[in-house]
Amino acid sequence: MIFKIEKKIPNSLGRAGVLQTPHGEIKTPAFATVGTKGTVKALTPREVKETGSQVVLANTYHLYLQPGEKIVKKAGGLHKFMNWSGPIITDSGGFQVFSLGAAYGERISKISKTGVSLDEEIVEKIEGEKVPIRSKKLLQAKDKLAVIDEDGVTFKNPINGDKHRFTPETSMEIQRALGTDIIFAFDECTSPHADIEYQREAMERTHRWAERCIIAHKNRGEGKIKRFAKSILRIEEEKIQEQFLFGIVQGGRFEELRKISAQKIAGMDFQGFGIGGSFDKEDIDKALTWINTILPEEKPRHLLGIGEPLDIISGIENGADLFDCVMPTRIARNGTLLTRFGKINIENRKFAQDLTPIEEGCLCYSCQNFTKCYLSHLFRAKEILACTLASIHNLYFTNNLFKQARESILQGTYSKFKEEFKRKYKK
RNA sequence: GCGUCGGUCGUAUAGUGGCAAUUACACCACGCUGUAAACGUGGCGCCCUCUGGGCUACGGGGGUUCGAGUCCCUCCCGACGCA
Repeated sequence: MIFKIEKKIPNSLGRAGVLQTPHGEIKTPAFATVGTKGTVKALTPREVKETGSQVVLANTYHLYLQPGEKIVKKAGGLHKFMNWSGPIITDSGGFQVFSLGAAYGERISKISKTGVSLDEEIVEKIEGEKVPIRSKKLLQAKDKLAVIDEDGVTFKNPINGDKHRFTPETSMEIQRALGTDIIFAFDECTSPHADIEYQREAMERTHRWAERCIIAHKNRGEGKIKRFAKSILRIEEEKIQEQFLFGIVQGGRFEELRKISAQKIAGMDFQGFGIGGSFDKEDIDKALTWINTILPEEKPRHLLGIGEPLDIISGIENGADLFDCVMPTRIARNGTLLTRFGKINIENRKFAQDLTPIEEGCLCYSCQNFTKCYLSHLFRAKEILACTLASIHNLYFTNNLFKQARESILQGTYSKFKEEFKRKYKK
């Protein structure tokens, strides 16, 4: 048993627990700080730790391209390579099927926007004209950097155009070489604009890939080491086996598909689950309800790529244990800071002479030692420290949000905590 | 004093008869949800009934022209050269 539930939120799917990994425990609900290329941008591991991060999420595809998993393995695995001694999760490369595929060259997010109909949103300007995405797809499909077939995905390296092939098996092999604690099955993250027929097709393919990931994961090391050698190397083998494989539920924004997918993935031999794909902004919590009433309660669930404060609050309530998101660190580097009253853009004129900390009462290093005025100056001067201090604050804020949520679950006061947060936090 | 070149949005630039006028930076605002991201988008003379219209503008003044940042005259300013 890798996951222990400590307490549940009454009348909901939410819970607080502890997830045991080979590199220590994760107190859930928890945020996995994103360090795609084996580094949380702008921060040293020590700083990451000081923001309260328990676990880091890196990316298989990026590390495979650069520096290559073989080098990471030679360096002693990703933990040693990046000097992060806590747990590490790797995404399988499945998100890049979307970001370099359907999303490439479009201005779309995996979250479709509230109050905007699908048709409206997908109409964008091309060469000064408004063209629906349908015709755009035809125009640009050949230029995408990810092309999917039944067996896997062919990627073009965005840096130099090199072609690379990912299959469920290669993703498993690379993640094994990276030596991370939790690995994800290779899946296809679909576009929120895909219709139900395509979502179904992609979902079914993802299910077939999930089966192949399980087989590849079980057979890891097979074929390379002969039977007699294996018995000699038994200890090594056992070490390798301490890597948890999570399957990913897909199905986009369609209830029918989400339920089918949850059922299907729940029935496979995974140690935990990822909830992936695209969502309607308004319906994330609904989708989680469809899924999490089906997924077995005793296994951990990771809501992939979600990290807006309000989404975290409802995600926790709806039974997600782990989250990860580039948002806190990305918007930090772009000058947006999280506060309990909402986001602020530190580059706005009004902060240039503001001698108060980012957030009164915040205990992060940045708030304890610097003013908005100084942060504003750093951003305007394009100083590298701007990214660091802003990232520290946003990560601290996010981790602290999880910490407070967890404590309130343990104390049985989650709904009060939620209401209070939602009352203050303005989008 | 003579000669040459030059004076265009905060700065630096493009523009040699149809121009509210290029580009960059700066400035202003917004966006970013399993990282193509220290990035991207929009705005940046004034006004309005704002998928459009009006006014004022390329050192000052005058002129040629249907039309001038662009051509001519003159003045002012700057750089360089010669006295």
